[in-house]
Amino acid sequence: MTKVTIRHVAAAAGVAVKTVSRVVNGEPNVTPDMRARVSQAVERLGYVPSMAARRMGGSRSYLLVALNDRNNTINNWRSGRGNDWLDQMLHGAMLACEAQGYRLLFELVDAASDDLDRKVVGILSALQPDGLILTPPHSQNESLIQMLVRRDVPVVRLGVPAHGLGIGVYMNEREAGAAATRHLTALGHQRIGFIAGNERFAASEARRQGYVDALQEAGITVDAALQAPGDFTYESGVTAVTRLLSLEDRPTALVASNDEMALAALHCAGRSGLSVPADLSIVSFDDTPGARLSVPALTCIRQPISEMAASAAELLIAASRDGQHTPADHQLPFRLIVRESTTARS
Amino acid sequence: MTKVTIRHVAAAAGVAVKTVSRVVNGEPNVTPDMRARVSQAVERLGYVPSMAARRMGGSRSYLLVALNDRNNTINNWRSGRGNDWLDQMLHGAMLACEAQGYRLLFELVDAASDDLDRKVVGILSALQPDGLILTPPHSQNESLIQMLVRRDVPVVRLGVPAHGLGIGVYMNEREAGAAATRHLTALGHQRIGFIAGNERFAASEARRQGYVDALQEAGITVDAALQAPGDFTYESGVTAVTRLLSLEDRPTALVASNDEMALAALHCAGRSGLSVPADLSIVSFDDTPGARLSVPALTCIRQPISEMAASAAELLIAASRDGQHTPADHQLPFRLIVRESTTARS
DNA sequence: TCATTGTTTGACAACGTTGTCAACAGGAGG
DNA sequence: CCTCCTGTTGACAACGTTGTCAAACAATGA
Repeated sequence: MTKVTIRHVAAAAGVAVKTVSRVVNGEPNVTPDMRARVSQAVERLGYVPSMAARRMGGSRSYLLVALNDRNNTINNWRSGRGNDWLDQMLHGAMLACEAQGYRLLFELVDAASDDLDRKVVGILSALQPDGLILTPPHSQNESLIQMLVRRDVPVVRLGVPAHGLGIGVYMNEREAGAAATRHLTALGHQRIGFIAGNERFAASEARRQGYVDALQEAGITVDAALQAPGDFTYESGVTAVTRLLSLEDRPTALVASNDEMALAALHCAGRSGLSVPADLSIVSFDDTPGARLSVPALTCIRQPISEMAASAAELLIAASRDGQHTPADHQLPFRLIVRESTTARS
Repeated sequence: MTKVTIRHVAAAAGVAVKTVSRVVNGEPNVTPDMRARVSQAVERLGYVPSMAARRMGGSRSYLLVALNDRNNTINNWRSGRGNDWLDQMLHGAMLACEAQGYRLLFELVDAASDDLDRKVVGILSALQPDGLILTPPHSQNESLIQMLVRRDVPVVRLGVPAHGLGIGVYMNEREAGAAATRHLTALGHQRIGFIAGNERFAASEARRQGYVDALQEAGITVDAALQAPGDFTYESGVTAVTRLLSLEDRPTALVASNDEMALAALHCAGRSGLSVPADLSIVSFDDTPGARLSVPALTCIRQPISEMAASAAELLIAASRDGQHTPADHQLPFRLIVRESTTARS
């Protein structure tokens, strides 16, 4: 009925509140007897400590904040682009938090805002989180991160290496670009097109470099005409693929920097009378639901978003527990998932 | 650098802390002079009140919690099913919260858990939110909601009418089912199949009833053989549509209870040599990205998830501000979005 | 035996805010 | 002029927890 506080538990167990606190937080120097007695009272009364009071009394807030770009996500769903990030982050990071008694709060802030720093500082003082998870493009904002590091806020940067500023959790985008391309060269393709991603994201250029790496490895001359710009949107995919398919020596395979542009390619190819994968093989990035449910299902590189988010949460929790956060980089493995959109060159 | 508290602002403005509190919270009975003086100090110091301290001192926590089913969402993305709920809720509810200085915290709890009540009570005592937003299937859990209402927690139930227990924010599923079906009867279809949703969700039966309503309106005999069970998964869609298409007098149109089963229908039709929409029209529910990016793009009923979530947040904030929460029902309009998967019967 | 060390427990202040109530000023009504 | 009311401001306790420090006690070594 009425709220049960640490004092109720203390009274019920006949001990001091501090002792209850010790037991609840698993602190050392408590006799097994005492621990059992208190645990029993906690259990019986269904006591759960108040986050707010913990933040007030102690030094930890048991809260992590995930900073997402508002525009990026909003535009995504408005325009029908499926963005897995939020869903997957929720699961990855949230489950990791829950396991340690932490909570995860999502915040949407406009990466293009001119008073971004101010807004973030506002979030910091309102929430006083024990750590911050930054998603792209925030995770690449060096000046923002410098500010956070100066303020001694543990920060994980998702999707990019940190290079000494904060903690980076990412996959090797360049290697992934190479892996996608290698899959095609191994299938005998020689003319391989590339649809680039939005330059605002560092991963875009890295993927392109990987594409070039793999071509050179295979001894294929890199043809600038086969590289078309894009910005991760369906429309830009249409533009890019239209250009690539109209080349006189048209590509027999395509690497698209994300699923959405790959879907655009798939549809355009169909409209041009080309069959996928018989006439055109397609590899993409992200492994979103749309890519899995398309016909043919897309061969793609899966970015371990949920795993990255889980690592991020764990790293931040460890950092706040130990009271120290040393810069570090954690590279997670990606996976090439071969489905139906790629085949050997005919 | 160092944290700025209400005391710093009070000192800077040369007033009592309570006065700063009044200004920050827009309370009445403050002279314009005073208000200006304090506001200026707040601005200059970049003061933002601490959520935790607010919860401690005052009666409000400025926090709402959205309760989602863990399994539902997890399975969705693992299996490649796109679930728009989280994304859309985030945007709808979060923006509404932000506008009023509130925060929204997502919690994932297993709806099938046997100590669901206990877990929810734990969340309540840890977070002490000003309100709870329940998504399906939690929003249909009458015993859970009774418990919450008894505890005087303002509750919004998403997707279902509340019938006096909490606040319901939903669309008229039955009418939506009818609208989807009417679209097909208006196009001249007589043999219209129906793929049902998971019975665990009340909306499933409502949609089916709407389908029946529309058929009767059009004077078409309702044929039980045309109604196939399903559970919102791709696989169940395959089973259902296989059965429906193998009928001797096969349907010329289909109403699928969600996009994913509709995609299954689309793919199976293609494999059977049927072209959509020429040989088979398809209408679905949800308007997920996958439905928008498929070929042909699906005609479907759009559930106003983001709007419902925004309403939910606003209702809860109003309730906590006014300190009273009367049961109520708010019905939001749905939309039939006509795309390429439906056409007149040939 | 006594001093020393370490282990267990508790008392109490502190965290940053709001709710409550009192003090004070100025204006209206007698 | 005095009283009463109303509008404005401030002093102070309270919220539920943890950090700090001291007290009590047990174990160790001389």
